[in-house]
Amino acid sequence: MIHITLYIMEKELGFDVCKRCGIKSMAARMLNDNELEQLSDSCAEVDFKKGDIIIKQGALSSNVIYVKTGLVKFHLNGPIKEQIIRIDRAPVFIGLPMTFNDKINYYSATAIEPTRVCFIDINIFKRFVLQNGDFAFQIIVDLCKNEYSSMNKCVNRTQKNINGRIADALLHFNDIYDKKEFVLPLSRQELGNYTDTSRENVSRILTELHHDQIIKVSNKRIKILNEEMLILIGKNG
DNA sequence: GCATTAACCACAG
DNA sequence: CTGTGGTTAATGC
Repeated sequence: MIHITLYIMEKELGFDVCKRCGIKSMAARMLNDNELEQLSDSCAEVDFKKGDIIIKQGALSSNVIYVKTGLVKFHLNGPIKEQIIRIDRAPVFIGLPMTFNDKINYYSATAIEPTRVCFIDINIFKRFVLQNGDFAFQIIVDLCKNEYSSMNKCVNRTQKNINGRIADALLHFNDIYDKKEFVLPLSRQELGNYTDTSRENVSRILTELHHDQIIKVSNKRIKILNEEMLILIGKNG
């Protein structure tokens, strides 16, 4: 709250907010002072609470969104039910693949922890891509990473068994928090829909891992006791 | 056949 | 929303 007030004050006083931003994206680091000034004039910073929808599938979008801090889930309404595609921690862009060719969001993004983002006007963003090759290159790097991880997720989802998928998910959270012990930001239902299985299976496998002393589970608090084993399960199921 | 896996259903906290 | 148990369908040995 204080941050936002400060931010607005700075903006009204004409301070160069983006230039002084400490969590610039790799792409934004390629912008010169003049471009950063333009960016400051065309972006807005917003805080989201856990559970707040940042963008909604189907809605019109005229922004690229840069997540500065927090955790975001990307989800899509499938033919039968909604599916969680990815869970990413900041820093990450939302909306890159769609804003370039389409005006409509083809997925939703929701904050699953307190999250701070910048909305960036799509026109200025496009102008940077056309003007500044280094900027464009960094955006492409980002898109490539995303594509690769999507492909990877796709084969893992199809070929690994449930144990492996859930082990991988736990390792992913281990990665996100960079801690052996963390609080799951998802319900069992959501974790199931992230790992392509039912909430029942998630429950069962978590207690199984608990009994095997590989993790410690108490409600949403998870502690990884045997990471090697978890990696092994992730690999072999 | 028999065992394993995972989905589905139901019911209790 | 969770945890658990029972049932069932599919698949592999």
